Amino acid sequence: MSVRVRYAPSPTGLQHIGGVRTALFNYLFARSMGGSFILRLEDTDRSRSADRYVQNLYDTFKWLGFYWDEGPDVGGAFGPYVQSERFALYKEYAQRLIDMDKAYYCFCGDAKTADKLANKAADQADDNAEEAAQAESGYGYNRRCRSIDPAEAKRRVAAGEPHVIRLKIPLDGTTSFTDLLLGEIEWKNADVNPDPVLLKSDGFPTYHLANVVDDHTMQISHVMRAQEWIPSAPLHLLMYQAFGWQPPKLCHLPMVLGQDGQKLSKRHGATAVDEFRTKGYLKDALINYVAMLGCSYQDGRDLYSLSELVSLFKLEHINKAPAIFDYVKLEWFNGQYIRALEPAALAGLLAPLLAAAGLVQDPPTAAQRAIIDQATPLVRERLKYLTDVAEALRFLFTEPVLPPVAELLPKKLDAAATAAGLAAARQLLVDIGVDDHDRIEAAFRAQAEALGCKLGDLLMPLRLAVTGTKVSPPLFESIHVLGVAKALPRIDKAIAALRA
RNA sequence: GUCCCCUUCGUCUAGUGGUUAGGACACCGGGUUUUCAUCCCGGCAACAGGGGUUCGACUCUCCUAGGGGAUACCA
Repeated sequence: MSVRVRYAPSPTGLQHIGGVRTALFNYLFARSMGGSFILRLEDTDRSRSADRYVQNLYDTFKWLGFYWDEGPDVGGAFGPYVQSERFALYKEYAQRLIDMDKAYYCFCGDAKTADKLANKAADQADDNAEEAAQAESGYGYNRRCRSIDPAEAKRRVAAGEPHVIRLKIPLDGTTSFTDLLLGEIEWKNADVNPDPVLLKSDGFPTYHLANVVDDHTMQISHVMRAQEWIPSAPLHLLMYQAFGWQPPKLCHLPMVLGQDGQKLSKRHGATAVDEFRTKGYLKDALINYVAMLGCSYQDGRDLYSLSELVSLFKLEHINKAPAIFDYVKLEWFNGQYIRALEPAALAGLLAPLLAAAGLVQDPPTAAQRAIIDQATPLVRERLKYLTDVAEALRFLFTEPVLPPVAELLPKKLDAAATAAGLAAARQLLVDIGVDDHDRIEAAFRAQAEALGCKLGDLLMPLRLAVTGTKVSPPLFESIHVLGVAKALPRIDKAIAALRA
């Protein structure tokens, strides 16, 4: 039997870390087994689903570089892959369950409303206390309509009375399954969500129905999803049983939590993949990090490409315990991947960000392009995020603001001495230039010695004058990229300020 | 409340009865250095607790505790 797995998100929000992690594990499993990876859109919540989220999903995975073998955009033999386009199918299968007496019509209306009614009734007539207590604390549907005579129910439906279809969960007995990761899991049927809705009053299926019908009709072999789904597993199994179908193998993946140990959410920081992209993360870093959350790859390395992950992935190496998403460690991965990039490739990624910061044109002019190409090797090992480039290279494209005089002074040097040092440095730049790094550095060292100060005492004021900041790429190289001619006026300005 | 899952350094993890419990991030110290960063070296730091099983438990089992998840006409 061939491996067929799916990622089945509902387009009700931006693609986030948790979703991507589930998708990634499915993808790795499919690829490592030579199976198929399928995308299915679960848009059965018509009030929350939106096209822009579908678009975001495509954009996200295009950026990440995943692809699916079957899906709404690429087609496949088991389509359509959008649940709203399979509307009739679910209705038909729900009907089948009704006919087999595995499901029933329910006319209770909205559950909360029903509960309130139950409550009120209980207040008036004391004989309903138990049910009321249950309803009050929200422990699920009370199965009121389960006992309605089927013929009677059919009549009411025919008469146009609003209704839903609910699954008949057996009142006793147990349902068990072997989770590929967690092992044997057994539930008392009495503990399963009591008679969940399969078909909503709007005629759309709930997740439970659509999920089971689609996984079966699409011949999904393995369902890998987050552990938050464990409680609905017995419910799904009961449905497979009712239909007489062979269920897929189940594998519940550990959750991803935030720093505080709660389910990862916006308040923990970025969670939408979009945010990571615009903040200057590299997709390879993100994939690498996420792949290692709750999973290991056996050879003790830290850095893996997507194809290496595919070849090393093993279900047995997935962890059972939830993992905390560590932004700091992700940052380290990002730095690793930035440094691993060829300068030319990195420059290509940096240019749009400089443009976005308003420092160069979009696309950059040939002259700007040349500067970016020269400067890229200087910043490569200094970037934690691609977006750091704007601050790091700002001085190459705009005139920096000269810091206050007090900040120009090295320790132990006064304004006059600092000005003298700067003047000497200026002269060296004029005389020697910065084309020959070793020569200019040697000259500066000699000059510092002559002045009786440290090399840094000469360089820091110069750095501040030329770049406007205390932190910059190596100075001589920076001036080389900037051009001595452009640096001199900045130095003059600083000297003037020091002498004022 | 009820049900289910989980439990090795602060974090991600290796480990499948006998190990000085290993690595990575973070942190702390030191080195290289022109600031910052990179890089290199070193250090700190863990088997939740208690019963069993066993000659021997981080590894098997039970209980407790703690954490997480689920309890929708959302997925």
